[in-house]
Amino acid sequence: MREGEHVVFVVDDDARIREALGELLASHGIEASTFGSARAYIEAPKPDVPACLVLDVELPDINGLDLQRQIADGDHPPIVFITGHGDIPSSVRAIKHGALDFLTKPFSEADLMAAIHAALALDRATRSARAELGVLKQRYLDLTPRERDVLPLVVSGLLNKQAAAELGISEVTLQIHRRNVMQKMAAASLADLVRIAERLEIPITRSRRQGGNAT
Amino acid sequence: MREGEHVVFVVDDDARIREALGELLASHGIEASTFGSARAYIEAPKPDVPACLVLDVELPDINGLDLQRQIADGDHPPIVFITGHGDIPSSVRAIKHGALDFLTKPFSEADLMAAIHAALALDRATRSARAELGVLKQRYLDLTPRERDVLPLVVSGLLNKQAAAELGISEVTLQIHRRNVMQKMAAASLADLVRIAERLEIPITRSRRQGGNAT
DNA sequence: GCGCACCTCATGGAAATCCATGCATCGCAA
DNA sequence: TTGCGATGCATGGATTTCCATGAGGTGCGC
Repeated sequence: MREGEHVVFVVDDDARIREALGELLASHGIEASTFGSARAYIEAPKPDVPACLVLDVELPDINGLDLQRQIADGDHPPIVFITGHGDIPSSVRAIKHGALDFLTKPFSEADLMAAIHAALALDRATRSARAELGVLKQRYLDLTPRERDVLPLVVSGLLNKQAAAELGISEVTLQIHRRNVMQKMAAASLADLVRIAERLEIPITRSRRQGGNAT
Repeated sequence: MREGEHVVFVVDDDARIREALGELLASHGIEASTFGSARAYIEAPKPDVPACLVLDVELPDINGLDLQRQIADGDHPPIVFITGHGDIPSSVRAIKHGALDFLTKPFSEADLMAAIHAALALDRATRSARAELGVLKQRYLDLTPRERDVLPLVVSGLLNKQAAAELGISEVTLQIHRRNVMQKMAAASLADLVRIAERLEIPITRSRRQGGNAT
């Protein structure tokens, strides 16, 4: 493992815990970044590497579970909760909302490290998938408005002629747009384009063409 | 809500609980089917309707969590755990393995009913998706072996000519297979066929065609 | 004003697809 | 044995797509 390949954020109001976890992680060759409060974590700049958030449920400013909800809609690393006074409803809520694990003190080092390794692996996969999708999204943004009109029609399976009629333009013009879309989206074939559109969740406009197109 | 539209399975060794839950559900117009042991539940015939499994963790024969694992690979209704002596690790494990909720006695009727309603809604959606996929799978099974050879090549974006070369047959023959595949899979267009293949998780055989096909 | 990006259209030829008709072989089951 | 389904191939025409070339109009920013 290379250094700086990943980082573990530790948020706990108990300085002894922070120190202990920092050392534990260091002994496993994992870089740790510790915070004494949720606020401190939120405001800190995060390096752009696979990460994991080890989060105490009981915090002075913002409850750990609330913090989880606050960052739920953004991109955030997998969360491993630790707590000294956990209860079942909290643990259920945490896991239901996507937390990777929920450990009660005292927990074994092995359990924690297992959870952390799983979290890091998950984040690597998630980040990789997100990056791939990001590339597609960027390409989509590079399309002109008209090209964005054409894309859904094409991947819906319409003939060029039909798609052109839909937009009220000539078939030739549509072909040009279609061709530009293929190039900009880096699609090697129509099949490719369809799969890309699927991943971008581009809605299809009721397909027609071939087979039982009777009214 | 029509009768028999859904059913809730209750597995608990305490007859009083079974009776109480049965009545509670009945008062909400929901049919209940109760069992005193995991074995009894496993062996019972299940009606083919949206369902939900309310499962006690502590059971005489098989632990509720073990039962969850046993039925994990098959199609089974969403599970709502209830327990009198739950612990956090169990609740975490249960939810991580897909349980919809984990309630500790005493729980409010409202909480239980909310969980049950959510579970039934989820199962309806799951069953609907499964049924749709089942139709596609059946159509796929209706393909001849050769047609199953052709499908992945076509949805990979290969030209008929290329796909034919791949199989060592003439382009004409391949076109016939391709046409049959489209009809049997009820795909209105190539775009449709690609999406169907995606849902069936048919692997693509390295696409080529168009754009930078220089060696 | 000028350039540039975008949208539009036409022509024409090459390539590919779609479709129908006809036919042959093989293997298996009624 | 007869029949059927699966597989294979050919011809030919209609349709569609692919691609290149050429060209006009609009709107926006420098």
